[in-house]
This record gives sequence, C-alpha cells and structure tokens, in this order.
Amino acid sequence: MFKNTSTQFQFYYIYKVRKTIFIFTALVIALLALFQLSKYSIITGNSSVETIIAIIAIIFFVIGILINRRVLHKEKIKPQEIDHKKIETLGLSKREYEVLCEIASGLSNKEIAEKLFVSESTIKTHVSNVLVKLDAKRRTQAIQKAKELKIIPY
Amino acid sequence: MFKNTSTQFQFYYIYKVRKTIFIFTALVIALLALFQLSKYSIITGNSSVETIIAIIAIIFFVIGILINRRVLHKEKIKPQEIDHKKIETLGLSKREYEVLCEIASGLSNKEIAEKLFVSESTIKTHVSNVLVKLDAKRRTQAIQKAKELKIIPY
DNA sequence: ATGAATTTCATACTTTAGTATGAGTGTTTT
DNA sequence: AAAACACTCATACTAAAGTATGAAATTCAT
Repeated sequence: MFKNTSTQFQFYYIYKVRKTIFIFTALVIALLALFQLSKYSIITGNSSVETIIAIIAIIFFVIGILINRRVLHKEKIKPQEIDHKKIETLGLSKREYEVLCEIASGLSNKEIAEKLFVSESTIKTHVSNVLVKLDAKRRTQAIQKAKELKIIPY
Repeated sequence: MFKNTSTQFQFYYIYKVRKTIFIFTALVIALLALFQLSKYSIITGNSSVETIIAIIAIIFFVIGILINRRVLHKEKIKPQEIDHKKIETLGLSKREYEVLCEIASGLSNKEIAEKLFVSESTIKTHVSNVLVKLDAKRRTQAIQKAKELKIIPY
C-alpha cells in the first residue's frame, strides 16, 4: 500500500525548486537594476543618496514580505497532510487504518462493520490491533495519538 | 461563564500594538543609522556605493522576512481559536465544557474524575449532558462535532 | 431572598468497548 | 510448498460507557 507517494513528492519538490529559482533570479535582476539607477543618479546629481537608499530599502523590505507570505502559505497547508511513512512504520495494515479513520469520524463498531460490510467481531479485532500499535488504551486516545502522529486529517 | 474573555482580548490587543510600535521604531532607528554609515563611507571613500546599497538591501530584506514570519505565525494560530459564542448557544456549562475537553484529550471517565477531583458518576452525568447538547451518540462523535463547531482546539 | 441553574453524587440498569483465544481463508514471500 | 502475513469470524469474558431517576448543596441574578 501507499506505493505511489514517492513519485508525488518528487513532482512537488521540482515545482517548489523551480519557483525558488525564479524568485531569486528576479531578485538578482532587481538588485543590478537598482545599482545602475543609483550610479546614474549620483552622476547626474539630481537625487540625494538618502532617497535612493530609502527606496532600495523599501523595495527589498516589500520583496522580503512577499516571498515569505508565499513560503508560509505552503507551510500552512502542509501540516494537514497525512504521514504515510509513519503509518507503515507503525505497522498499521490497510484495513486497520481504514477502521482508525472511521473511529475518528465518530462511528461505533457496529456502524463501522455495516459500512465496511464485515461483522462487528472483525471490527473489534481491528480496533484491538490499532490500540496496541498506537499504544492507546481507548479509541478516544487513539484518535488523539493519530492526530499527533499526523496519520489522520483534522 | 466566560465573562473575562473581553478583558483578555483587550490585553492581547494592547500587547500586539506595543510590539508593532517597537518593531517600527527599531526599523526607523536602523534606517537612520544606515544613512549615517553610508555618508561616512562616501566621505572617507573607502567602500564603494554598491556595497553599501547591497548591505542595506539585504538587511531590509531580512527584516521584511522576520516581520512577516511573526505576523503570519499569529494568523496561523488564530483559526484554531475556539468559538466561545457557540459554546454559550449550545448551552454548555463551564464544567460540561471542561469534561468535553478532557474527553477529546483521550481520557476515560475515571481519569477525568481523578483530574477534576470529583466522583466518576458526576463525570457520567456531565458526559450525558454534553452528548445531548452536542446531539451525539458517543463520545467519539462528540469530539468530531466539537471540532466541526470549533469549540475545541485541534 | 427566592427561583433558576449548576454542580455534585448515588444506585440500578443497558449498551458498547475492549481482551483473549482460536481458527479458517486467502495472498505473498522465500 | 511452507512460512508469514492480512483479513475474516466466533465465543466468552471483563471493563468501560452511557441512561434514567432522584436528590442535595451551591451559585447567581432579579
């Protein structure tokens, strides 16, 4: 299970790196442009050095804010993603993970059994295994731990 | 219940405004200091104008990033804030809400009773009331509903 | 100060949750 | 083919969870 996650991560990484390269290139170009502007201004003597420095400072201040807003926006969405690797390291099987998700949505064993078309005793077995693997005493504690481990969505 | 929330918000607001004022004051001072440095450098002629501009650009770029990180960090926490108004409209009492929070953290009735220094039967009464008020059949469903209603933190 | 709401507790009961054990059926790996 | 694993199911049991009812003490606002 969860075999196609690695390729997904690769594509995401390439996309992220490309954008970073683009932003830094734009930054360097802007810096060079400002150098030229400042040299011209000093030669002509029309504007004071203070004004130029102030403009540069403001521009880079704004650039810093804008870049950070984009980066942190991605980080904001990220923590809601589930950690497939942790599910595997915990030894949770596909069916056990399914049951865990249904527990978190507030269903009883009987309701889970009906939803997955199996007997209630089967669900009880799965629940017991989930509790052992998550080191939890109750299903409510399992929900809490699963959320801490980021293996179920909020 | 929850009568001192408005005063708490006031203090939080004052704290926030103070910090913003402090940051902007620091920014202005830094700007003025850089002006003086640049003037001195130009007079002595030791460093080139490009270097000074580059330093200023980098400094303000970093300042922009740092400020934004703090602002967005607060926004990040905000959506996790609990809706006190909804708690009141649901008719949840102070104690019932306390019990609800302990349920969400994965504790059993017995453990909650020990933590709040009351008997287990008292907790059972509270839990029953919480289930009715949240229209839930089980405590796991109560957790799920409470999170949807944003009356408990994630 | 009186009525309303909250908090507390108990007892008796039903239902659900969880454990332990064993076992049958597939699937995959060695 | 045999071992290992995942999924299924059952039975019997213990432990929690949840309901219903009643009641006493406390808090709080009008």
